[in-house]
Amino acid sequence: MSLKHAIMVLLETEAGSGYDLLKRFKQRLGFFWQASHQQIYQQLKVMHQAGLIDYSVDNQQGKPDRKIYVMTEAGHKELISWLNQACKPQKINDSLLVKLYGGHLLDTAVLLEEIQAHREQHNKALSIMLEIEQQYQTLSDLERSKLALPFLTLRRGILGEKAWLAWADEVEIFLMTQN
Amino acid sequence: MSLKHAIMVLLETEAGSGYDLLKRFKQRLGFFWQASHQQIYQQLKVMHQAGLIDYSVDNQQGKPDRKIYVMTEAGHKELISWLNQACKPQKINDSLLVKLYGGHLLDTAVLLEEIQAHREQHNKALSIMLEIEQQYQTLSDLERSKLALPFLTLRRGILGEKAWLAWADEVEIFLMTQN
DNA sequence: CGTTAATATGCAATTTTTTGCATATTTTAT
DNA sequence: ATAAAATATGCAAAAAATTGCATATTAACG
Repeated sequence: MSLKHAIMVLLETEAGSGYDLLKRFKQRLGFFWQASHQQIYQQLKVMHQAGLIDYSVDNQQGKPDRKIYVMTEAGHKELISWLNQACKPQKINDSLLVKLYGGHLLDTAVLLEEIQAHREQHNKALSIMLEIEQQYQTLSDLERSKLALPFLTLRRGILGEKAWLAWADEVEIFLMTQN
Repeated sequence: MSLKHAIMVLLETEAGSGYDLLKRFKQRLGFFWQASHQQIYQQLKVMHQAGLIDYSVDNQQGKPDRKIYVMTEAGHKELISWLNQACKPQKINDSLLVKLYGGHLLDTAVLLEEIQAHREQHNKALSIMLEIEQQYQTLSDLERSKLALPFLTLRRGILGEKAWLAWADEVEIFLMTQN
């Protein structure tokens, strides 16, 4: 289980509340790690119980209390240890491909619609990533070198999405010449 | 949840035991749907309770009994209905990218080793897929048209793996010019 | 001014997945 | 011949993720 470790990677550089972490997940790891707010709040609770993180309560007037989490020494050690272990192979479960595999049970038009809907999502994701890439290129050498590793994860997203879209072209060509 | 539906896609064309299904998963859906034998046996049990599938016992001498599962009418309907619904977006959790994102906490050499180990896996996967693609090309028109949709899922695998490897080149170049 | 949407936090029940165990046969290697 | 590995089936406990609910504030819209 590495939601724990993803949270720690985000907390390591900066303390924050559950909601802060949710936002960081969406903004920074969104393309390769998805976590719901329930998952995050729950995980923070058990990580605190396990002594990996600590929190201080930010008592805001009127508003509900915010727990600002920080890494503990034990958490840091655990993170470093995880980073040094080989990670288990990524589990892939892609229902679109299951559907395509069983597509003979289905109307070609329905299949085509589904692919096109997915294409929109992938197109959108790609254009966001390309924009971030552009912004990165305008940074100073120093800034760029600080962000070099996150930038490489972005590159993965970009190459992955381009490959997906190239595949979708093949699928659409096939499905449209099928009637 | 679509393990259920993946099983049904496999059972729809041919009845089989839990182990048969495990093998089909590995051989046919392995690149985009991963399921353990425990998951499959368990799922078959609940699907039977739900009336989606039925089984006959193949009483083998000495060997443990085999339950040969077949789709029921209700199962078929459920499958068709699922196929016609838009599938929820694929959940991605890629710990390698989390690790790379937090790679500043880590020795470059360790990171490089990890990437290279993954590269081997991806290389292997790609070469298996390319071989299957070659075999497909030698089939008759009729056979090819029957397998057209599974072939498209294979194409997804091939394009995806090529993109992964191209990305790994970028990462390795960066990491090796880093010392 | 009131409604709706977005921000922000969290609990509890259910579902799903993972891990660890248990068992028995057949095939392969030494 | 014997040991080890692969084949084949399954249960049960634990861990993790999902779903549904609950609440309260702030911002935006008409």
